[in-house]
Amino acid sequence: MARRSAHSPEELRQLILAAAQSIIERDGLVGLSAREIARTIGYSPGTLYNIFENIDDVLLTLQTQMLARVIDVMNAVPKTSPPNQMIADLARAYLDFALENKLMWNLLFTHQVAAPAALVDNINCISAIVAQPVADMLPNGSHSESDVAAKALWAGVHGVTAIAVTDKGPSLNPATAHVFVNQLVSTYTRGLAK
Amino acid sequence: MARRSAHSPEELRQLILAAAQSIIERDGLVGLSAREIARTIGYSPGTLYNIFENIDDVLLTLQTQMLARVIDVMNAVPKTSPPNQMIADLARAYLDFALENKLMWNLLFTHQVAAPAALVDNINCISAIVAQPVADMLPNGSHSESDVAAKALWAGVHGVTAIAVTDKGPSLNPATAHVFVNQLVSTYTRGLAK
DNA sequence: ACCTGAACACCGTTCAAGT
DNA sequence: ACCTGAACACCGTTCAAGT
Repeated sequence: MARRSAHSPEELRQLILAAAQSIIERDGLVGLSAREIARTIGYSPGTLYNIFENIDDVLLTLQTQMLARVIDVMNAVPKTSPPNQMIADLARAYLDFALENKLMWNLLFTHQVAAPAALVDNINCISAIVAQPVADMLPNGSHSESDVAAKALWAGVHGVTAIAVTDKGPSLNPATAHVFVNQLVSTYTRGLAK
Repeated sequence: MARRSAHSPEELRQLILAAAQSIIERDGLVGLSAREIARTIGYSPGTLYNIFENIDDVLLTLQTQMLARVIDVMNAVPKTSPPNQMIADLARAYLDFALENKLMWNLLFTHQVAAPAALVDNINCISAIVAQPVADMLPNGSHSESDVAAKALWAGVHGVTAIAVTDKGPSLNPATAHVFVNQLVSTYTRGLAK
């Protein structure tokens, strides 16, 4: 046995992550297993455990990558628009990313073991992006007021997104999600502007 | 073998559901298995399959019970307050229920297989409860406008609740969730009132 | 040093056979 | 009629033993 292929640890890492992602996109979380990953990449099950702690560690890594990508997308939104427009653009970017990566996005929130800490860090990081335009709309507000206002709004956008992504509703679903996000964001920002 | 105990099918059903719930409350979803339920109630694994389709069916039944209970709690909110107060009360009832049943509530959204259809039905049913006070705030709005307004708001409240329930954040967590829900609801209703 | 693969302790689900 | 429990086809994870 041994040294069947000549992959560096880093290559193996990428092979494992790519295999895991493609299994999830094909069969969902149900189809994912350490043994199936091993079969896909042509290594024995034990190899996985040389690179990752366990299967949850693989999942956590995939989730962390997703979070980093959505934050990139949001940081790419132009910062020169008026605050309420910028908030709408950020919400749209968040929603669109989730809809383009439905299965992987679902994974972020359906699998609880490792995600929540990273999830909430993510929400915090994202709400920090949103906090600036929100603060611009509240010229007399304190930092902590605009922070709460941004987090509440973003948790709300997250709620609409999370429901839309499951794609089972007659009313709030991927095709209509932007209507609900716009409704939430525009009504909320109108309320902020008093 | 056979007829080890003298439980009617309905009694067995309740035994199974109670066992499943207590396992989840003790060990989380991770600890739940058909075999563990069988051990808990002192029957063989096969017995479960005389009563339920499979383990997801058990879970779905538990989830459906949760949804029915939260809808009861919301229907118990007094309907005589002014619309914005009533909306705030409904949001509080929803949040409090989730916080009092954290583990089971989490279950509703971490397990995707069977839940989403019931989940979204639930969101629809719940948003129907909210739609009345929302319509009262939009005297000139059409039925479909207040429907969208109610669903968007409730998906938002759901988002805050869902994040709070995971209890991992430095800022939005069970102890502070009501602040964020109040912020979301009061700002949104202020926006509705223009 | 790296990888294997057998081993251990589990799963969900089915279904022939018992009472 | 009801329930069993062995059987099947899987899991995650570990670790002694090979190259």
